[in-house]
Amino acid sequence: MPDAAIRKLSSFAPLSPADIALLSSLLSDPKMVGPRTALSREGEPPGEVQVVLEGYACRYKMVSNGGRQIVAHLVPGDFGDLHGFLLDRMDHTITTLTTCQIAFIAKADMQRLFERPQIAKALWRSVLVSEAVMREWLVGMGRRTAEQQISHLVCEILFRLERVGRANKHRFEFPLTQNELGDSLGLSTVHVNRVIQGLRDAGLISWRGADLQVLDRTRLMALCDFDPLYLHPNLVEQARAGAA
Amino acid sequence: MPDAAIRKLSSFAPLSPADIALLSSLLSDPKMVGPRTALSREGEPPGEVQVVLEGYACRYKMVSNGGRQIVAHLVPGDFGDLHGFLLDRMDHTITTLTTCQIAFIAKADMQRLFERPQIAKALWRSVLVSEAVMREWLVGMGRRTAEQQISHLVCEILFRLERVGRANKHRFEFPLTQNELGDSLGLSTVHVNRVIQGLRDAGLISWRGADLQVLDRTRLMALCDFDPLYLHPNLVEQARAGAA
DNA sequence: CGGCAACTTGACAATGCTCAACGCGGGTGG
DNA sequence: CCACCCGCGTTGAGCATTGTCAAGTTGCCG
Repeated sequence: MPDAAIRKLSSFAPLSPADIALLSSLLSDPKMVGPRTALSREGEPPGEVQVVLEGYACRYKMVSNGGRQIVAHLVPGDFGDLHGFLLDRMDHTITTLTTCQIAFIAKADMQRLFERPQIAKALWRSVLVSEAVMREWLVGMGRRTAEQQISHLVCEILFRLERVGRANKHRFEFPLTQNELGDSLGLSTVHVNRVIQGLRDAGLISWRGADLQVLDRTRLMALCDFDPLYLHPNLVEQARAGAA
Repeated sequence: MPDAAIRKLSSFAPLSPADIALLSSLLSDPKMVGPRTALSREGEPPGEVQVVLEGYACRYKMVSNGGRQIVAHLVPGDFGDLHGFLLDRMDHTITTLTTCQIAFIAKADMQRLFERPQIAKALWRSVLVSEAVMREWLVGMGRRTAEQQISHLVCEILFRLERVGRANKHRFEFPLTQNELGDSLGLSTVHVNRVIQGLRDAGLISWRGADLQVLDRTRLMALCDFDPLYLHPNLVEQARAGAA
């Protein structure tokens, strides 16, 4: 099911049937990867480009005191490392969180993708949007409360999954551990736990296991001042209005 | 003096004399811009690409409670917005901090730059390194103490300025306000002040006005666990060893 | 049934924030 | 030329959000 990646890229630039066929062929042989498996390690030269087709993965860095900071989440449709394609060594580690379906694209095949103008445009736009996501994380860690940060991340993932057709109404798969959530936001597990309980008590979300539901999207977005503009949702004007 | 930008790009990919001539011509007519002047505003369509040739600028976002979060600093050699070149609207604001010399490059001229493979490679690499810088900021805000964060930022700027020939030994221009420093790191001005005094008392730095000296680089780097790998300093093998 | 990982709860500590006031210095208008 | 003013830096006191440590519970999987 390469559809998440193709949906994602199609939302960044209109792709021709030939573009889509090329992408499909390069994504057609994904591998199953178990949970908590490193795909690429800090300090090592990058290998093939990984594309997450199913499951959750993340980028992180360790700090000397033993702490971990997750700096990005990868959901279906996301590319692991366009970085590796141009840089010498990884400056962070990429790992799966859950069991994932990952397609691996060799550098030569990446060249073929970048030779197609619309695919190249979509890929670079996706890089720029992932930068925008990082900027938003910086804003959260610097200037938002723990409650707002957690709410903001929930909104972010909701919007990103909707973009690739992986959210059902206000419900989506959110398989993070409270510990991983803390490592993402710079919070302790204990504090994450207490804040989550607050959000549940406030009737904003329900979260059991990997099943997360946003019960009151409007209030949740208001709470954390969520403005989806930074995800650049409307880069491709939906000419396909009215399609089933 | 387009040399900062050319030095920067040359450190990311080897440029031919023709490449450098093209860059020089596009950077040859910079404009003086006063301090605290917006170059590009959140929500607006991006305009020309700004290149900082002299002075400090930054990207920031505001939050609803009135707080500001600076998400990146632009020093001589940095490009304001390759983003604008591909995206529809700015998701953050760019402003000068000090008086700056800024070159403006029209989109059509950016096209010409991207048509040159080595320039394109250098530009994209610089984008990826700026992402790495953001990741490091996330690590700092999430997992480092205020003292480490401030030290880390000082080290980052030192290394970045060295790369473009703007640092003299351990001394460089650092014209930020303590308030701006706090807005960069998610700290209050008061706390920044106290931490800075600690760093001074510890004999690590001297900072008066815009003049910052790193008095003990080794200890400063050790304090904040600074590893310059993430800046990808050695992408171009220095074949010019021994040059004066 | 046992074990382990994730979640939960409580008590306490601390890093960093807020509010408030004051000094210092440079720029500007009278 | 002097005085004022405003921005920046500095200091103090009290407070709050969040972290740490420790222990207990739950639930799934073997």
